[in-house]
Amino acid sequence: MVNGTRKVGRQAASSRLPRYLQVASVLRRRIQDGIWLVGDKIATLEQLEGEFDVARVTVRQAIELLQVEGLLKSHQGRGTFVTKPLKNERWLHLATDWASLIAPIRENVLELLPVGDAPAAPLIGEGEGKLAPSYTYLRSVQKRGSEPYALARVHIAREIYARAPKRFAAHPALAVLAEMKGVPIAHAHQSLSISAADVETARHLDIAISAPTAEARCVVTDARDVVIYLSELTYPGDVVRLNIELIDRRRR
Amino acid sequence: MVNGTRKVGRQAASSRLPRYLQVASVLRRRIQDGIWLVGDKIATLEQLEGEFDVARVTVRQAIELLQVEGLLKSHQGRGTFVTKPLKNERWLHLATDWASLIAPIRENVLELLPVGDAPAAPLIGEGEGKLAPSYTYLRSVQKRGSEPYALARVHIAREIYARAPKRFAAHPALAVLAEMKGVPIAHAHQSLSISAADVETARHLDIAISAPTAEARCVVTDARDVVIYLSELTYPGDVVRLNIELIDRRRR
DNA sequence: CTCAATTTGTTCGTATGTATG
DNA sequence: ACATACATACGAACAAATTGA
Repeated sequence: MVNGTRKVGRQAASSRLPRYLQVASVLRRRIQDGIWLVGDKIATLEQLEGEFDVARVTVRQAIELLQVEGLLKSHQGRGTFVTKPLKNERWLHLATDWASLIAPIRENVLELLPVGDAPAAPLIGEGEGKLAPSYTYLRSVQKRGSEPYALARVHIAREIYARAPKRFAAHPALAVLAEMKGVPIAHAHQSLSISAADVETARHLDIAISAPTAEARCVVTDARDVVIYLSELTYPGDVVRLNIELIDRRRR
Repeated sequence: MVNGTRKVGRQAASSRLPRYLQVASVLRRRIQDGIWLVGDKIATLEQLEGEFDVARVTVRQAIELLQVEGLLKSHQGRGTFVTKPLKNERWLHLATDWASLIAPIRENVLELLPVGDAPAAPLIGEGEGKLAPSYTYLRSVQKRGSEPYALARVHIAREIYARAPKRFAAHPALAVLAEMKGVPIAHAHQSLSISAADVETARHLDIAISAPTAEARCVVTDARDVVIYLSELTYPGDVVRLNIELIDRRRR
């Protein structure tokens, strides 16, 4: 039996994943969890062969992958060592209040996308508010510098949009909205869920198809409980980070 | 070019997934998202070929996978139809304050996992607190009923753990901690990031490898700023939902 | 210094999986 | 379905570097 049914995963898809990728993902996780720290010598090829029940060459393939990622370095005769901790630096801290949501997006560059079939009206959930008579629908890629970091699909109540169509085309809608006089915002909430990139999202954000993404849905209503803004932003998952203070009784 | 570098994603690992698995996961998501409902005819092979830029056989392989899962059924000359819904109703609303974090997890069932190589100490970030002298490391699958919904890796300061080892083995550590007398909690924060399931996570949570996941890291410190609890919970991404009130000036 | 044990590096042949056109 | 090309995986043998007795 060369590559048979030795390991039968519960999910058909799982068992089809190449062995060396499976091994690599376990090793990566051990580094991330701190089981092997930077400078540590990891288990020998022989040990890993035994543990995962794979051939030597397969273990080497996995290790090679992590060497390319810069996490490991092998030395003939000595062993394989951890060279880099597994940390993500370029976090996009997702806001949990209005001010810190607006502040960082002010200078974002916005690249409008052609709108194919625009939905007539946004899909509104229970208790999110009442629909305005009509909406303008915009799609855009939001960029920081030249890096795309979010794909936006935005509905703006037409009446609001009409007040400053040019600004809405050049700046993130939320920033424009926040600066607008005479638009009393009664309620704004955001909900975050997790999904996977479809073909179009993948292309715009330059990530792999079915790579993890974060979907942020933001709904803003005015004093009459009419939804004046509704956006769905898709971020590459590996960039999103959200901090939540649960308790803070410390002296500062 | 047979299987070359046509698509260079930001995530090396994802793009190395066999194409037919990538295609399958996109189709699966469309069913889950309700883009194709039960009874609907999905896009033709020709359309899918074009969309994903793969050969016909590759699309067929993806569809075959979903036929085995019972989601699709192909009929020669008619098309391929959705036969089973894949709706997600079981949202897990992630807590944004201490009380609502503790409340729902009280009755969770906990299935301890064997700890192979435990990290000597938890990896602590800048400003998260000081390390206790030693920690107990636990791994578990948290369940609601028989459904696994999170994979937990928990460090508890040994001194704290020693006070109620049996309770820590049977209940979620945070719940035990919250009920403990004489443990003054000065600071608790949680951070959420998004990742993809590795082999082990996929197995424990019964999801596909590299399916989106949410990683919640929770750090609890005592009055002397010593980290007494640190956990990393991995949730299936499609279950996590987080609501954030940005502004609320409504009358209730 | 030498020797043996340990550990990674390299190569071969073979079989099966993935993907194209 | 077929021919083709490349990727994955096995097992085994041997080479080269390092370490410590």
